[in-house]
Order: sequence, then structure tokens, then C-alpha cells
Amino acid sequence: MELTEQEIIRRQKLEELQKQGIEAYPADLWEVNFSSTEMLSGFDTNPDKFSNISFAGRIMSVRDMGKAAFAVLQDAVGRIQIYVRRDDICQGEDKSAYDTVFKKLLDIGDIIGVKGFVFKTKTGETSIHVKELKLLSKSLRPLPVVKQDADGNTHDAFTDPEMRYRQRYLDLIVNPQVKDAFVKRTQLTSSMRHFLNAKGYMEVETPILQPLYGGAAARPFKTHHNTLDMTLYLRIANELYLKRLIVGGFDGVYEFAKDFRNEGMSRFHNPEFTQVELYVAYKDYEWMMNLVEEMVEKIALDLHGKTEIPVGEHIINFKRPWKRFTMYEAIAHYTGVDITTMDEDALATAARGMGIHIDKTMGRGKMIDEIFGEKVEAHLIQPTFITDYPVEMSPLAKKHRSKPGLVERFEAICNGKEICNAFSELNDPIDQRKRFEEQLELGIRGDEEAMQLDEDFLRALEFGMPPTAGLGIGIDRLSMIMTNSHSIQDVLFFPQMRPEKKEVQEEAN
RNA sequence: GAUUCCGUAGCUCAGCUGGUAGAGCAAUACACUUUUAAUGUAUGGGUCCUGGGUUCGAGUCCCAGCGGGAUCACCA
Repeated sequence: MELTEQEIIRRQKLEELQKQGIEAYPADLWEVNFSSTEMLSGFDTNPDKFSNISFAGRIMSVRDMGKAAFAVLQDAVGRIQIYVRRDDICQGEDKSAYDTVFKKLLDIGDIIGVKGFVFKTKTGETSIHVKELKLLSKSLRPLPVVKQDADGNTHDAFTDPEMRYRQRYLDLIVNPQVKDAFVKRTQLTSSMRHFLNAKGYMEVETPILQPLYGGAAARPFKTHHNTLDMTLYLRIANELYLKRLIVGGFDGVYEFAKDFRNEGMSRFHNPEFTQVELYVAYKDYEWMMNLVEEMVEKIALDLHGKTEIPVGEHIINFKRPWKRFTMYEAIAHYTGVDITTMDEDALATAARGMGIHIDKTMGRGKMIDEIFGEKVEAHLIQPTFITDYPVEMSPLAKKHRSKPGLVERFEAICNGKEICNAFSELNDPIDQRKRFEEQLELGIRGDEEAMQLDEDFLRALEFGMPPTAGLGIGIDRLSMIMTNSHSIQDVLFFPQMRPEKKEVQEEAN
């Protein structure tokens, strides 16, 4: 490995520290009694509280004034200025702790511990006056130094998306707003978990390695178990396992699930992503719509303190109740064409009239889906429920109680994208078998995303599953909206990337 | 997968019709005991993504590849 000039210098400093008997990576704990924000927000009203503080953080910048210096330390929640005076940290005649160790051997990026008191500088900045300073971890690589001027403009920002995603740790260190998005994401799942727990539903874990993949239409990742000598798939959904638990007698179960789909990548798609799925016995999809509204409204309030949230060009308002359209109403509303009573031929003609490409393999359901995707979805900016989907597209949803050819299903669309998908679950085992068989036929005709027939799941249904409402929410998509992020990569700590260099991969193999 | 833009110092970038590379920050050295994009002076630092080609000469032009972004397609 070739070292750069600055890396060589830092390693030399490390040696010099060792020579002076200073451990660059000490083992003992360093007590921290206040965070940066606690000091910054608390000092004005209660200065006495901070007369003896112990703090730790990463050096983000240094302003060296000769025999005194200012530096900025960053901890997990913010940044605070420290003031280091030579005669304070060197009590005796020996001034090397300041002149050599602090000024020469410490760098931007190093993690240090300081003790002292909080005070206000001449210019009014709340700062730590350091009495004692200790190196806690030496940094061997130079940190990009991002500067902020008096007007709040950022200079030399660390922006290269490739480096930001590959070296997320670095992104998190130097770009505080990046951290904010991830904190919000965690608040989101936490808010959701509290909501579901408060309703009495049980958080469960189900297999990620599955012998049959089911519960969605997608291509899976395939792997192999050596001892069992069998093919296993990474789950594309956990629906069929959660329903087995409803059969088993649980009233409400949910799981935050990493799912895996072996498909294209885009700013909305990562090969592994997170969904929460929820199943509640004795409920239907109407009930579930109310739950989704209530839950998402609460999330908005928990994250932002209000229901209106800026997303790109728009302000999205999650306040209940949300608009509700049936699929047919939505299409009629945005295209002016009522397709309710159209047969397949009439529908094909109507779709072509809208400029939608139709081919012979498409059934009625697929055509409706195309029309919706092309002509309606992008217009739905404010949260909107679309209900009553064609049965062909929904092999796990229950037939509509009054509308032939449709199922009791809804999606919530927001900012032109689906954020959840739910139905009254199909619990008729005879019907479910038929639907699986139709999927098998699709598979034989070459549909790589057709569902597999899961005999054990059917056996479970044959024992009897109560009427059940089921829901899946894309956590990544919802996080994007709640954090106003343009790309899924901004809400995933480590988005999938190609290997950095070919040589690296070859060496590893 | 398609289109398009990009890849130059640790970071952010400039580099014209081709003439063997430049700034700011960071680094090094010196000065400065309340600064805040601290300041002043001096210095060092480059496989110009990789490999070919054209040319007397390529960071620049051409071809191929690698990596990334955006848009589209795919993905309910």
C-alpha cells in the first residue's frame, strides 16, 4: 500500500508519541459528563453546572494563536469550541505538552478528551476552557475539512457521492446533516414500533433463508446450504410466514424485515431493503386504511412536530383523513375514461388511445395496472389511498365482497410513489390454491417473478385462518419522504455499490 | 440495460484551438495567549481512473474498459 505524504507524516507523529510514552490508543475509559449540546444550551441559564466538565470529541478544526489555541470538537450530537492555553495545560516549567504534543503531534481528526470549565469568549461563543487534555485516538488519515463562513455558506464541502457512499463513516463525520437523516430514520421505526406495541401487536422474527420464496412478485437471491445440501433463497417478503402465525393463533404480528430482490437498482431501489409487515386477525382492509393513516400521521408528528412536510417541490400533508379513490375512480378522474365495465378488448383499445403500449400477453389486470402507472400515479402527491385492484395482480388478496373481478386491496401513494400495500388477506384455501396454480402457469410461460406454490402455507390455511388484514410498508421509501431525500442511498447507511477496484476483489478471491 | 454527464494533490475545483500541471483548504516550518472560513511569511506534495491509438508532443483528441451521478427502462 502506497502512503501519501500526509499519511506518512501522521505515522511519524504516532511514533514520536510512543517515544514520549504517550499511548495513542489508550484502553481505559474516559468519563464524559456533558454532551456538546447540553453545554451549549444549558450554560446561559445555569453556568455553575458546567464548572467542572469532562468531554470527548473529534478535532474538526484548529486555530492556533501561538501560546493559546482554539479548536472545535465534535461529539455524537454536535460541536463545541475549546480554548487551550499553554500555561493551563502545562503547570510547570516543561511546556512540551503544549508546544510539542498539542501543537505538533495532534491533528484534525484525532479524538481527544478534555477537562475544564465552560465559559463565554469575548465574541460570545460558549466554549470549554481546557485544563487537562488527553489523546484518546490518533487519526492516520487526513479528514476533508469543510468550512462554514459567517453567512452560513459551506466551503469545500465533501460532496463526491461515490466517496460519501463508500466511506459513509467519513460522510457522517464531516457532513452533520447526513447524520440527521439517519437519526430521523431511526425515530421513524421507533415511532412505528411504539404505535404497534401500544395496540398490542407482537413483534416477531421469521426466516430470511427460505426454501421457497413467496409473498411478492420478484426475482430472488439464491444460495446453498452445505449440510442440508439444498437451495435456499433470501426472502423477498415475509408475508406467508406471518400469516402462518395468524393461523397459529396470534391476533396481531409484525416484523421489520430486510427483504432481498435481485432486480435493477435505481434511486428508489436497493437490492436489500426494509419493509414492515403487519397482520391483524378479524380485521379487513377498510380497518387497515384507518390504521395506516393514524400511524403515518403520528410518525410525521413525532419526527417534525407537524403534519406538513416539505418533499422536493411540494409540501405534503399527512393529516387525516387522506383522499380515497378506487382504482377505477382514479383512472376516470385522471384520464376521463371510465373503464369499469370494459372487457379486455375495449380496455386494450382505450389504453392504446392513451398512448400506452399494450401487447397480447397482457390480461385485463396488467393493462389496468399500466394505465394507472402511466397516467395516474405520478399525479398523486398528497397521501392518497387507491383501493380495489384487479384480482389478476393480487394472488394473495381476498376477492372483493361486492365487486366481481376485484380484490380488497389498497395502496397508499405519496409523492407519486407507493408507500404501502395492504389487503384483506385471502384465507380461502381452495381459492388460494387456484391463485397459486395461475401463478405457476405464468411461471411456465416465462414470468420470472411468478410466485411459487407453497404447499405448507396452503396446509396452514386449510386448518383455518381467521379473516385478517395485512399490510406492508416500505420503510426506505417512507424514510425518503420523511427526510426529504432524493435517493434511497441517502437513507441507507451502506447502499449497494460495485466493488471499488477489480484488483481488490481478485485478491480477496 | 439505454442515454447523458463526470473521474486532475488528502478535500473542493481550475486547466482555452494539444506544448510535460495550478488555486483555496489541508500538510510542513516560523510568528502570534479570546480566535472563529483566524492571520502573516516560507516550503513540500500529482500513476491527471486504466489500457491502447493519433501526434514531434496528450490531462486535453480518438477507441476500449473500470467506477460514479442523473434521467429512462426494469422493479406492482
